[in-house]
Amino acid sequence: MNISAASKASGLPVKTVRYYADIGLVKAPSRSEAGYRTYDDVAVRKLVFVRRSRAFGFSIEECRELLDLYQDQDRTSSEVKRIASKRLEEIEDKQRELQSLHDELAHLVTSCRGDHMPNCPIIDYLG
Amino acid sequence: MNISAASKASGLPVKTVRYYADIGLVKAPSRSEAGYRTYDDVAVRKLVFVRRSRAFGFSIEECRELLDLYQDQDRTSSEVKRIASKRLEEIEDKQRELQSLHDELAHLVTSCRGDHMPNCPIIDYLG
DNA sequence: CCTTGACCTTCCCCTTACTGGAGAGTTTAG
DNA sequence: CTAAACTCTCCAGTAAGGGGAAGGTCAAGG
Repeated sequence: MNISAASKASGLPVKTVRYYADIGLVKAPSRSEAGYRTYDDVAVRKLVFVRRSRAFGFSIEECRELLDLYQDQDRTSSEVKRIASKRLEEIEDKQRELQSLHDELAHLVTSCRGDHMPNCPIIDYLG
Repeated sequence: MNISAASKASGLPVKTVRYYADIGLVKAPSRSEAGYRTYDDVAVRKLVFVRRSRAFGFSIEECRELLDLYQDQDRTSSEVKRIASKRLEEIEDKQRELQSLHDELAHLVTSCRGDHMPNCPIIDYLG
C-alpha cells in the first residue's frame, strides 16, 4: 500500500500520515526501491487507532502512550483508564468554562437590541 | 506609563502588551526619547477591552473589529450583536461537541475496570 | 562619580498539530 | 513516448503568545 491508499484506508489525510511517520508516531513499515513509504494492514490499524484517539481530543503524546498500551499485551487497564480519566476531567473543565462563558455571553446578546443605535450593553460590558 | 505599568493596569503580561502593539491591535500612543513605549489611560482602557474580549474567546481579528466598534460613535449595536452572536454559536457548537465526547468517553471509562488485567474496553473501542 | 539592579528594546526560536506549496523524481495509462 | 498522477524532501506558515539572549537606559545607593 502506498501512502494514498493508507490515507484512504485510515481516513487520515496523506499529509497527516506522513507527519505521523516523521514524528515516529506511526512509521511506515517499509520503503519501496524508489523511497515510497509502504504500509500494511497493521500500520493502517495503528493509523485508525490514532485517528479515533485524536477525535477524543487526546494529544499526540497521549496517542503515543495509548498506542504503546494498545500494542502491549502486558498492559494493565488501570494505565489506560488513568489516561482516559485525565482526558475526561479536561473535557469536564472545558465544559464548565464554556458553560459560564455561554451564560454570560448569552445574557449580553439577549440584552442587546441589535438595532441601528450605537448604544450596546455588550460593548459597555467589555469597555 | 511605561510598559510594565500598563501591563499591571491592564492585567495583561508585558509580552502580550508588546505583541498587541506589534500587530497593531493596541499601539503605544508614543515612545520616550530612549524608545520606550509610553501608554496613557485611553490605551490601557483598550488593553482591558481586549483582555475581556479575549476572555470570551474572540479571536484577535474579532477583537480588532470590536475595538473599532468600541471607538466608533456611529456604530450600530446590530454590528456588535452579529459578532457576539457568531461567537455564541461557536460556543454552542463546541458545547455540543464536548457533550458527545464526554458521554462517549465517560461511558468507556465507567466500563473499564481499571485493574491489573490487560483487557480494556477503551483500547478495544479505539482499536 | 560609579556601580548595581531593574527596566526597556529588538530579534529569534519554541510551542500544537498539522497544511500548503515548490521543486524534483517515479509510475502508470494511453 | 508523453502526460497525468503520484511520491519524495524541505521550507514556510498558522494562533497567540512565551522564553531568553544581547544590548541600551534609568534611578538609587555608596
